[in-house]
Amino acid sequence: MPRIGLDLPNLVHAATELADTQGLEAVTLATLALKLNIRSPSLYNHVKGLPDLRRQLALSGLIQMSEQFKYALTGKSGDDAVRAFSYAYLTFARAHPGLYEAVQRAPEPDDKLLQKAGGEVVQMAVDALKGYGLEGDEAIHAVRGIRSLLHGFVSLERQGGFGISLNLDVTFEMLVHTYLEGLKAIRRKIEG
Amino acid sequence: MPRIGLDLPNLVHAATELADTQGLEAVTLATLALKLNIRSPSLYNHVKGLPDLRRQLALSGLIQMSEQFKYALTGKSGDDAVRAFSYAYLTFARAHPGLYEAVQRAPEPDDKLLQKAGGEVVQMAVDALKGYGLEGDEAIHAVRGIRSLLHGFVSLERQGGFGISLNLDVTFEMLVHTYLEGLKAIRRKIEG
DNA sequence: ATTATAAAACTAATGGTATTAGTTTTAATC
DNA sequence: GATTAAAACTAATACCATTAGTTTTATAAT
Repeated sequence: MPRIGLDLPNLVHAATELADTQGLEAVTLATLALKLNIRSPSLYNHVKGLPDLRRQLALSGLIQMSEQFKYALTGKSGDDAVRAFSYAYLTFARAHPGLYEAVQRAPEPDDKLLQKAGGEVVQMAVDALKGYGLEGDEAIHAVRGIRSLLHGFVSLERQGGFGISLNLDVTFEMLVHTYLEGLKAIRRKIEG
Repeated sequence: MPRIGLDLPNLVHAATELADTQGLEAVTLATLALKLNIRSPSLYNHVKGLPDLRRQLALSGLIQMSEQFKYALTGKSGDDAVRAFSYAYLTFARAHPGLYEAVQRAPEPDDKLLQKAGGEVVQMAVDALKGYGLEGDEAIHAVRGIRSLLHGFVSLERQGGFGISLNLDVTFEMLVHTYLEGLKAIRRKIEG
């Protein structure tokens, strides 16, 4: 019996385009309604409001990240796996700056769906560092570490935080390589 | 002949308190005017508008960072210097989350004052890595690296991106240590 | 084909925001 | 004590999210 008009996926898709081309700040109910040729109150038939729209963007971003990281990791192990994960991370953040930003600003601790989607992305990082000889707490610290440097680089690059003169891909390559060499060096020290 | 009322430093101080206690989003002309017991249009006697207020916050944050980093670095060199810089960075970000956020969102490429203040902070990172045997481009990449991991950690920690179970200070310590060990390991390889 | 239904669109209205224009107040100087 | 200019004010505008209530319309059942 229902009438079919817009659906949530289309709406999120349009919002994603806005976010990725003009920044997350540009995603308002007003601009989204304009893009979709409807009046902004009509959007409330699909989302609860602006915060809910932002949440949907974050969720969509996390799901896409999971898919792409899983694809990048298949068949890889050791250094190759970490490198593949790192480049997939960088590639996603560059291709979807608005979506990436939406993912960062979704810290609702009691949102189970969001927590689960985020957990799956983190699990990819854990998988990438598997077979590095890290156990227990050490593995958790190492995963936090790789996440920190990836997010930090991507975030500084996006906001133009680095000077322009020197190739950024080389910096990224060196950063990941240095961290991995550090992990290996520390393991050598411990194992004697 | 002028009449003396509010001045810019007081205004920025009040805005900083708002930002650090309630988040940068909470810094609006309305809330700031409320805190200062004036009407919001009166704020236009001191700042050009909300974007200008945010810029003043960013500028103030960068200046404070410079001062604190310089103090932390005096008399230190080698690993000690990098560690001191890193902890000063972490300490500032934890003490002034709103100000730190304001600094991140100030990417006006043609703002010379802001550029200069940011450049001074970056110079502190360069100084911290002095005497690490890095030359030319390699030094620039290494500085970008340490900035990435510091910002990434601080950013993820602030937004609750890490699970709660494991001590974050230990993660931070390990992250910096791993990166430094990586730099040393790579140098050993090159020098044979 | 007609009709009933319920989702999805709409209009109208409210309250909050930044911002501008123009006026009044007031502290410091002469 | 008069002058002055900054700093406060009020009033008004435009844009935003949001709510309430109404109308439209594609679907599903008759």
